[in-house]
Amino acid sequence: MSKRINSHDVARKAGVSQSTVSLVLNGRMNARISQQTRERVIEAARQLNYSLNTSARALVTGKTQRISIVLNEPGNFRNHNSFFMDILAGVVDAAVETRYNIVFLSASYPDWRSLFDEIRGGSSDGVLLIGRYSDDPLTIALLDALFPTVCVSYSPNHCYFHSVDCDNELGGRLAMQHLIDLGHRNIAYIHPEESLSWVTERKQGIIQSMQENGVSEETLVCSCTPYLINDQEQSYQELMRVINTASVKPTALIFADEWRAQWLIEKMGEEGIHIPGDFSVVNFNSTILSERAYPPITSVWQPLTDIGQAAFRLLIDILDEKTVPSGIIRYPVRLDVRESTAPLEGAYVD
Amino acid sequence: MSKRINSHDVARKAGVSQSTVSLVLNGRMNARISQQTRERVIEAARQLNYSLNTSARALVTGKTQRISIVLNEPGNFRNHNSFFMDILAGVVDAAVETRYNIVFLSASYPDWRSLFDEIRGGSSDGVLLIGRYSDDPLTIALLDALFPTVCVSYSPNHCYFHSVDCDNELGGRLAMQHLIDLGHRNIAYIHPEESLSWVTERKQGIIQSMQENGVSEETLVCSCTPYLINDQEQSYQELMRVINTASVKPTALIFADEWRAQWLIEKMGEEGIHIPGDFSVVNFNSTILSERAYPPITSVWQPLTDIGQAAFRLLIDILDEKTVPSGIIRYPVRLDVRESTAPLEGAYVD
DNA sequence: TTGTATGCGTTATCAT
DNA sequence: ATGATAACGCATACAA
Repeated sequence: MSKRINSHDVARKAGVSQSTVSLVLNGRMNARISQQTRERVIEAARQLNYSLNTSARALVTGKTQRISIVLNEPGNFRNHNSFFMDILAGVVDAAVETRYNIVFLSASYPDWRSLFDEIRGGSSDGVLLIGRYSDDPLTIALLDALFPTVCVSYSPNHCYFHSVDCDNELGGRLAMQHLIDLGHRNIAYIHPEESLSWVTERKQGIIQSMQENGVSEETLVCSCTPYLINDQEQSYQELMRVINTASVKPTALIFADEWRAQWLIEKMGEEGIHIPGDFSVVNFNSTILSERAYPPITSVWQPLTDIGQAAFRLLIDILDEKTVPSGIIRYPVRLDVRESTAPLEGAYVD
Repeated sequence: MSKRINSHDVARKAGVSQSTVSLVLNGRMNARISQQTRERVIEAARQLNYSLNTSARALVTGKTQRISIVLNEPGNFRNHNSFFMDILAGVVDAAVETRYNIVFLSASYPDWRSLFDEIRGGSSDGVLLIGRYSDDPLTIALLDALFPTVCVSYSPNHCYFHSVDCDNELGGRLAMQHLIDLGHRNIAYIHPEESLSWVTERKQGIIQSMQENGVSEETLVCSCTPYLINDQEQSYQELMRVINTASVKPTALIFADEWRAQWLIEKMGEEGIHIPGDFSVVNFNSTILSERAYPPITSVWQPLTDIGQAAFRLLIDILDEKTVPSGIIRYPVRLDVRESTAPLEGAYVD
C-alpha cells in the first residue's frame, strides 16, 4: 500500500507552499494567484494523481457536502416500496443538479440515540426523514438540536419543523366522495396507527366528506392494523373479521396504505371475492403498485417525485441559510379512477 | 450557533484527559480503564450531548465506514428501474447488518475524473459499480489505482477485478431454446451497445443454442439501439424498421434489456400488434416490470437481490483484507414463462 | 490505569 | 502574489 498523496506532496513537486496548492485547487481567489503558479500546481497534482481528502476538508470547514436519508425499516427497498422509490427519484433528481451527495443511513444502530449521534456527528450537513411517526423520538431530538431537518410525508409533534407533504385531507374527501357518488354508504377505513399523520388526516377528510353528503359518520367502520405487520395471512384474516363483524356489512373499503391494499385485493381475488363486484376499493398514492394491481386500483394520487425534489431543495435552502418559512408545504392530490370501484348494485346513481 | 462539543469538553467535565475519553467511547481496551472513570466519562458525554465527529475520526483512521454506489444515469430511479432497485434492496439488506452506511454518488460531476477524485478522496472506503460499460474509464481508473471496487452485473476490460453477475450466457440459451421449442426459427435480438458485457454474453448463449439445435445462426437478426436512447417513439420506429426490412420476417423477439421490452410490447399492443399472436417476446431480468406488463413477459430471471447482497459482502471482505479470489461470481438464472410467448402458428411442437 | 504529545490533510488568517 | 502557522477533533504510541 503506497503512501497517500497529499497537498504537501503536490506543493513540493510544484515548488510552492501547501497553502498555495489549496488556494489553486479550490479555484478560490484566482485573481490572487499568478497564471504560472496555477498551471504548475495543477500539472503537479495531475502528475501525482492527487485527490483532495474529503474528511480533512469536512473537518476544517464543518461541511460535508452530503445530506442523509434515514431508512425507516430494513425492508425499505423490498416489497417494491414504490412510495419510497418515487420520493427517492425526486431527491436524486434534485441532488444531481447540486454538489451534494446522498448518504443512506442503513447501518444497524442499536437505538435511535446512536443514530442521532451518527447524524449529528457530521456524517452529513442535513437530513431527510421520510414517513415517520409523529412522535418519533429521533425526529424530535433532531429538531430540538436544531439540526437541519426536513420531514417528508409526515408532520412531527413539534413546535418548529419543516415538512413537505400532500393534501391528505383532500385525498380522504376525494376517496369518500367518489364512493358516495357510486352509491356506497357503508364504508370501512382500514389503516395503520393513528400516530401516523397521514392516517388521521385522511380520516378527517373522509369524515368531512360524509358530513358534506349528509351521511352519518357512525356508519364508518375503522380498523387499525399496525404498519409494520407484514404477515399477509394475518392481515387478510383481520380484514375478513372486520368485514364480517360490522353491524352493517361494508360495501366499500378505503385503505390508508397502498401496498396492503394491493396484495389484499389480489388475495381476495384468489379467495373468490370479486373486486369491485363484492367490494369497491380505494387506496392512496397511486404508484405503479396500484396502477398494475389486479384489478388496477382506484387511488388518490400524490406527486411523490415532486415532493422528493421539493424536500431536497428545501433542505439545501436551509443549509444555505436562506430564510424559509417553517411548517408544511402541501402538494395537491387527485383521484385516479380505475377498475376497483363500481356503482353499488341497485343504487341510484346520477 | 453554539460551539460544537468535542472530546476535550467531555474530558474536562469528567476530569480526565481527552485520550481517556477516546479510549472509553470507543469501547476499546476496556480492561485498561477503571470502571469508575468509564462511568464518569460516559455520564459526562451524556450530559453534554456529545456526538463523536465522523470526519475527524475518518481523517485519523483512514476509514469512513461508508461504501459508495455510483449512479449511472440521472434517471437511475426513474422509469421504475426495478433492475437497479432489486440490486439495491440486496445491498441495503446486507448493509443493515454491518457498521457501514451507503453513499450515493449523485452530485453532478463534470467528468469521470472528478468523480474518480471524489471516490478516491475518502468519501468512502470502497465502491460498488453497477451495470457499466466494459471499457468504462472510471472503472478502469479505480482498478488501476487499486481502490477497493466491486463490479455488479458487468465485467470490465481489466486484468484484475471483482465482479458479481449472473450466468448471462445460460440466460441467452434458455431464451432461445424456449423459442425454438415453440417452433420459432426466425428470431430477432434487440440489444444496446455490445460494449455492455451482458449484451454480448447473452448473444453468445443465443447463438450457442441455435447451434445446439441445428438452426443456422444466419437467421438471427440483430439490432442495436444505444442504451441511453429513451425516446419511445424513436425506439418503436426502429423496431418496426428492423422487423420489416429483415430478409425473412422474424416471428419472435429477444430483448436484451427489460424496460424497453416492457413498454415496446405495450406500445405494440396499442398499435394493434398482438403479443404473442404476431410475435413471441422474451426479455431478461424478470422483475416486476416484466411480471406485470401487458401481457406479462416471458423472461430470464436472475437473483438480483442476492447479487446485491453478495456484492456488498464481497466488498466488505475486500475491505477487511480477507483474501478473496478475483474474477466473476456467477449466479444461476432460470426462465419464467409467461404470456408473451406462444407456439408458432402451424409449427409442429412436441 | 491514565496523561502527554503528535499527526491525520485540509482551510483560513495573517504576515511578508 | 505567496508562505508560515494555527486550528479542526480525533486516535494512538509512548511516557508516567
